[in-house]
Amino acid sequence: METIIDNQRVSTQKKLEKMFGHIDYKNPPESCPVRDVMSVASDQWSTLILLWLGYFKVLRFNKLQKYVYGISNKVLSQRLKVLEAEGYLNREAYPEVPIRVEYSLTPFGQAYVVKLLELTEWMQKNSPKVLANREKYGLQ
Amino acid sequence: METIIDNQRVSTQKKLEKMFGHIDYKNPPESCPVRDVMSVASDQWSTLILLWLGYFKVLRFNKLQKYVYGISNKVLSQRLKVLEAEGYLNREAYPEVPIRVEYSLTPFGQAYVVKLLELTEWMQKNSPKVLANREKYGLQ
DNA sequence: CCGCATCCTCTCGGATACTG
DNA sequence: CAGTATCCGAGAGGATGCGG
Repeated sequence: METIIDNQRVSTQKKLEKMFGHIDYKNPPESCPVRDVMSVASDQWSTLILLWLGYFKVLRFNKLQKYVYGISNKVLSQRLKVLEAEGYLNREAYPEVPIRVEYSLTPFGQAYVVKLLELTEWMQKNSPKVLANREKYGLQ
Repeated sequence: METIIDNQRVSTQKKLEKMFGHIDYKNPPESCPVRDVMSVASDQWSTLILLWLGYFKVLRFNKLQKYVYGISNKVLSQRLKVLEAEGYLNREAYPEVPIRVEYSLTPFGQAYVVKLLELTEWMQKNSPKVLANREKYGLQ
């Protein structure tokens, strides 16, 4: 048990080393891969879109907008375009009248959702702790 | 091999079921736990602060601002306040002259960084794929 | 039905100056 | 050193109307 925790601690440190060890704050890299590629992960809307697509496999524009409630059609189409361009999802348009467009995850997107979900699940499990702390601090 | 992938697929679906299965988009919950608690995860600055603290264990305000390069002192202090209030980090002030303040992760914050790092690492590993896709789409 | 274009608001966050 | 206070600009994003 001790060794497992210890191993985890060590491997975590190694990952951090690999990620940050080479960065010199006096000469910050103008483009940071972590910040760049994590931009999708750091976007609430993109996260929700991907998770809902993971759940339903296939969704049309209007359905998606209903499930990701609160998102405007403008923002939804923006996010979909980026997510498609970065390889997370497929866009399939059927030239019917009226037109039908279906969105679904690519294998890459599915793999990402698996990873994302581990974090989200952990968050959900620990959310009571966060909420309790917030109250103790009188935050809201 | 097939069964491992299959098991993973099934467990992913179960997680999604648990997370979204109860949501009716006609009566969207006014407060969504996923969106609420994920707000820290969806913030680029908070993510970087936590990762750097994971790397260095203890950092003072000015050092932190240097490593999380580009962040203003205003935003840094805002984020630190929230992260402290939600239980991710400790703030220790030493009444010297000039004052010294040290920030470090709580055990909870450490556990979170372990999870966060798995995602970040995956992202970093797969960033070439994302970048390649972007180019193919002529995005930047 | 699927979006794009427009307008317009409003918040976030950067810059700077200042205090315990 | 560790922030707070204030001002201000850019840009994200909501609402709406229209077109393919």
